[in-house]
Amino acid sequence: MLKGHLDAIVLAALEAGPAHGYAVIETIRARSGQTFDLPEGTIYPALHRLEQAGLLSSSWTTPPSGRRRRVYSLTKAGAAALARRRKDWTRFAGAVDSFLGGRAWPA
Amino acid sequence: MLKGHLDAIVLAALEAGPAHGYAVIETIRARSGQTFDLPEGTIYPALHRLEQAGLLSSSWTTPPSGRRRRVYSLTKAGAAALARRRKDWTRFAGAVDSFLGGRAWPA
DNA sequence: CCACATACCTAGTAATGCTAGGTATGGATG
DNA sequence: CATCCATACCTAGCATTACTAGGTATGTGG
Repeated sequence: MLKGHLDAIVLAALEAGPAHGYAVIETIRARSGQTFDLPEGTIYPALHRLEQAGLLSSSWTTPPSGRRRRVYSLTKAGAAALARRRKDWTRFAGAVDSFLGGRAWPA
Repeated sequence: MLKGHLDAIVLAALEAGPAHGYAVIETIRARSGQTFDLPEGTIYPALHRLEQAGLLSSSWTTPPSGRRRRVYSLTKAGAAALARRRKDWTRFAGAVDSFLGGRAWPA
């Protein structure tokens, strides 16, 4: 359960460049070392939500050989939101660590 | 938003010894460096939930001079659950860090 | 040809933290 | 002594959110 952090992760997954939904799922699975194996019912609504919020923009691609795909890319607002989320995460994780500890690192 | 991690934090706050609800709120606020300033409507239901689940036990104290308080303490199952949550958190935080990064620490 | 991976979607569910209200007592302040 | 605030407890209902469970369709490999 990534309650509350899914959006940040999706944005981060699109930071390297545009990608379609299914690819986002695989990127997240790979980059997290199989920890986050998210079902489609989690990702697709999240992508729609983020586009609705103006943090992503999408366009359909229909290559001559291949299936139709909806490709998402970060908007300017999306990049800004990601930066904010990064700071939030650092603060949040630091605070949780003060309870669940074992994760001290140098200033 | 601590969605999904609140229980672990409450359990951790009671790790040092029994405490009543209001004290738990203050402990959490202090230990988190004011990051988690939780309303009572968050903590009390959480304490009830955890007691219901057998992870906490409670008893009323009515000192001669003072207000009635409900004191909670970790049960054995609660301590075990906390240990599990600790491992989960480490794994989870590590995975999120692989996206939101900037937090590398020595093995 | 048939199974499977790819690729998209949505309605409904369950969990959960929070808002907003309520009650009551003790200590401090004027 | 009256008033206010901090302490201390509680709950009903709300909003968000990730997930379950279904559905559709196409390309590829056996």
